Order: sequence, then structure tokens, then C-alpha cells
Amino acid sequence: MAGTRQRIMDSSAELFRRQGYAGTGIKQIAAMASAPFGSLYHFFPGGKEQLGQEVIRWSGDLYLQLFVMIALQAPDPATAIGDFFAGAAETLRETDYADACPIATVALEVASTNEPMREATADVFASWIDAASAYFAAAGIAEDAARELAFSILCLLEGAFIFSRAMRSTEPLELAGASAVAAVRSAMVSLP
Amino acid sequence: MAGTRQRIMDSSAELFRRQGYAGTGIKQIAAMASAPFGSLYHFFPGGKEQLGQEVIRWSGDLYLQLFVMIALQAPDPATAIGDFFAGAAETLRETDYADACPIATVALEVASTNEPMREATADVFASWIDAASAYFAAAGIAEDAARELAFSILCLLEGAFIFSRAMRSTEPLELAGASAVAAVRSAMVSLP
DNA sequence: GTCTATACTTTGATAGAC
DNA sequence: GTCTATCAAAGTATAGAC
Repeated sequence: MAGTRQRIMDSSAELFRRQGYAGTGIKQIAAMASAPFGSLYHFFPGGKEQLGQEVIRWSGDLYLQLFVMIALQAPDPATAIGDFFAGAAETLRETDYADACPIATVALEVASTNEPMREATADVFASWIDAASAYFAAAGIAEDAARELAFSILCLLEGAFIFSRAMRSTEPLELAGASAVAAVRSAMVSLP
Repeated sequence: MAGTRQRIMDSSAELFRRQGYAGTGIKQIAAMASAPFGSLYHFFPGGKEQLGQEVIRWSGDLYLQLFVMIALQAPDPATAIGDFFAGAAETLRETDYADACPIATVALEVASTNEPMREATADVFASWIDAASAYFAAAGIAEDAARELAFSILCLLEGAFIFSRAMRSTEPLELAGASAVAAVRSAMVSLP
């Protein structure tokens, strides 16, 4: 059995990613989690804001682990990035263009309206950038170039998510993915 | 004098871009526009949804015009893209990281929850892609390559907006901008 | 066209019985 | 820990006087 607290986290993560923070009610979360309404405040005394922060940080870690798993299975960074974009496109298609980045929707909403939530999204993003930078650096790319490459690829991914979800097409994700792979290759060729 | 209807549009555009669609109340809009609450339903009988659609389409057109103006003043596409990213970074800093893309926040929120609104955001994005593709094609880039370049650059921009707003730093926008300029240059060198 | 008052619903949150 | 009842506030929307 899953545990009420974890079911609340799961449902919150799914709803926040699809509808955003303001667009998701805690009653809707409790209903989807098949949790009594009171349990939500039992496990998250800080209410919606505490729940939101925990969900963002937890979803962010999970998404990072997904990248790590794909990276471990790929023979080289360019392949890893290509696989990640391809997997993201497949997920998007399978979920009727609902499940893209678990953080982005909330991040844009709260950036100017809710400082604790904004910090949670910023911490997650920083962890992604650091992990990707370290990954590219481990492949032999100089630190500065690795960080710029990490930002570029994550920007391509996040931007493509916006266009693909809005236009209900995987074309943006595919073109941005091709561009990301090219960027990795270009950064790799100039190695000793 | 500005006209009540236009003041409502202006305020809506600003609030939607900063707080999103679900996070913005029509009472808040009326208050910021110094418009009586009833006037909102006088000018927009379809309520929040009609207002939202009109604002998205209008803001999208305005943002496209901003790009056109910068492109007309630049000597070449690479410079135009560099100037656009630099201007976006400046605006972001000046507005305390509030004003980035006028569409993206709403686009992610409504993509899976509100079909008429989703279509409005998709139409705007399609118009941007078409305009940017035509711009690069006019510079001599082949049609397919021009479209891929347009998507890549707009993805870099939108993704950088997310990171810059969340992290309260212009670094993402600057690094993504450098990457965008490099992509344009790379597409231009292989011309006859 | 402007503005106020109000109806109705949903929201986040709390209290308390079990 | 579970679950229900309830609150005060905020949400969208409507009616109608002026």
C-alpha cells in the first residue's frame, strides 16, 4: 500500500505540472489522492505552500534521477541528450501533451508572487544546471563551456516543452533536440 | 485619455504575464485598470475567457512587433538576435524579473485545461515561428534550416526566461543568447 | 456606458467527533 | 490518523439603478 502522504505527493505533482500552482486546489488534490481532506493538513500543517514546496523539490529530484539513468545507459553525452529529448517527446505524446517539465509551469507562476515557492523552483533548477555541468565537465569539456552548454540544452528543452504543449506537436521538441545534440557534438570536437 | 477597454487590456496583459491566468482575478484586473467592475463585462461579455484570449492574441502581436523593430535596425540576423536577447535581459532586470514572455506563463497553465485559451497561445506561437522562419529565409537560409533555426532560437529564449525569472539572474538569458547568436552565425556561414 | 450591490461557487483553512 | 462539518474570504458572474 502506498501511504496517504505519498499519494498526496503523487497527485500534487501531477496536478501542479499540468495545471500549475494557482490552478490546482487542495481539495482536488485530496480527491485525486483518495485522501480525506483533513489528512492533507495532518501531513502538511503548513498547508498548500508547504505541500507545494515539498512537491517541487521532490519532483525536481526525481526528474534529475531520470536524466542520470538515461545518461548512464548512453555511450556518450551526445547520445544521452538525444535519448532524453526523444523520451520527453514520447512521454508528451503518450500523455496527450500534458506531462512535460514538472517544475516549469509552477516556476513561471510563482516567480513574482510567492517567494518561498520561487526559491524552491530556483533550487531545483540550480541542481539541474550543476549536475549537467558536472556531467559535461566529466566528459572533458572545460568548466565554463560545460556550464554554458548545460544552460543552452536545458533552455532548449524547457522552451520546446512550452511550444510542444501549446501547439500539441512534438516538432518543437524534435527540432530543439537536434539542435541540442549538435551543440554537444560541437563542444566535444574541440577536445584534446 | 486611454479608454476603459484599453486600460483593461493593458492591466490584464501585465497581470497574466506575471501571475498567470488562474492566478489573476478579474476583480484585480478591474482595480488595476481603475475600471468599474461592471465595465469589464460590458466590454467583454464572454467574461474572463474572452478577455484572456483577446489579451493573449494582442500581447503576442505586440511582442512580434518588438522583434520586427529590432530586426529592422540591425545590420544582420546575428546582430538582431543578440540585440533581442540583450533587450530582454535589460527588461527583466528593470522589472525585478517580472516581465519576460507575455504568453509563456499562461500557455503552460492552459495547455491541458482550457482549449480555447490553448488555441490562442498556439496561434500566437505559430505566428512567431512563421515570422522568424521567413526572416531567416529572407537572409538566404534554406526553408527547412530556417524553420529549425527559428524554433531553436525561440526555445532558447523561452527556456532562458524560465530560468532567469526563477533564479533572479540574467546569466541564463546571456548564455542562451550567446548560444542563439552562434546558431545564427553557423547557419549563415554555409551560404552561397 | 458607468457603477453598485449582490448571488452563487469555490477556495484555503480550522475544529472537533470518532 | 481518519473523516465531516463549517468558516471566512475570494472567485466569477449577473441585475439593475443611474
